[in-house]
Amino acid sequence: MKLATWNVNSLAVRLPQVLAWMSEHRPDVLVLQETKLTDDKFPHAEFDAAGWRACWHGQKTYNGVALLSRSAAADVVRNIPAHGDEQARVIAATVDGVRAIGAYFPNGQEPGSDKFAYKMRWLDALREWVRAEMAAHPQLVLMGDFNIAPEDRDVYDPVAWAGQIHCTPEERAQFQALVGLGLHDAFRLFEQPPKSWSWWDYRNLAFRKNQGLRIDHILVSDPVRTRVTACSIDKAPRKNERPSDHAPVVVTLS
DNA sequence: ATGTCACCTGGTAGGTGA
Repeated sequence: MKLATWNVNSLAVRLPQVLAWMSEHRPDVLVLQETKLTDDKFPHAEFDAAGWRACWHGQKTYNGVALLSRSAAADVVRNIPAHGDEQARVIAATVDGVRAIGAYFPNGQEPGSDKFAYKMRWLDALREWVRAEMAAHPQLVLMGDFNIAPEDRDVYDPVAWAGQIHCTPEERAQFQALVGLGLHDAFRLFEQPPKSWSWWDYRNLAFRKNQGLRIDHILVSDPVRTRVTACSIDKAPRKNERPSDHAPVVVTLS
């Protein structure tokens, strides 16, 4: 079984790339972030024609998430229950016995800002909900754009980024609190090439210079961890014409 | 190099967010 996450930075722009990538890699589950589409604009017919099931949760202009799967998705949840939020950031479903949660974590903009405070509150709510989801669904995968670089080795220039957004101690503590629920960073279960990133700024020729951050993650529960056989970042789509600024992350289960 | 990309409003550019 293969699960993947990809921040596509506008599904309206990236739909052809998403369809091509799915056709090539045949994931069982793919979660998308930053679809930037209201629900009435979601291209479900295109996915259906290509043989994929889809559920989605969007809004105007910003955010928006979707979950694509080959087999049926059950018990679909949109956003964090009991956490009032106008921003469409979460979609969860059970596919082939695995509880898959796709999330677009708040960016946070700048430490000390209102958006940073929102990010912290959102992370608190997410953690408590994921705790309950894990109790109900031992086979659980939490994946998406976390907007957190967990360690200095996930940052191309940790000195320059020290204390900056995605790298603050508060955000890293939140990441560790999620891990503390009994989750594992699937990417770090394996030896990986140094300077592995999942996001490169559009500016400054960052991709060409490999100046990026690893902020897209796949966390797996203990029962899933025993099944994980591989996890990698697929840089290939970042080389496309008109690429997303993020690359997909993929985990393979036995 | 505050250097790009995507979206919006409302206009043939400027603002916001990432």
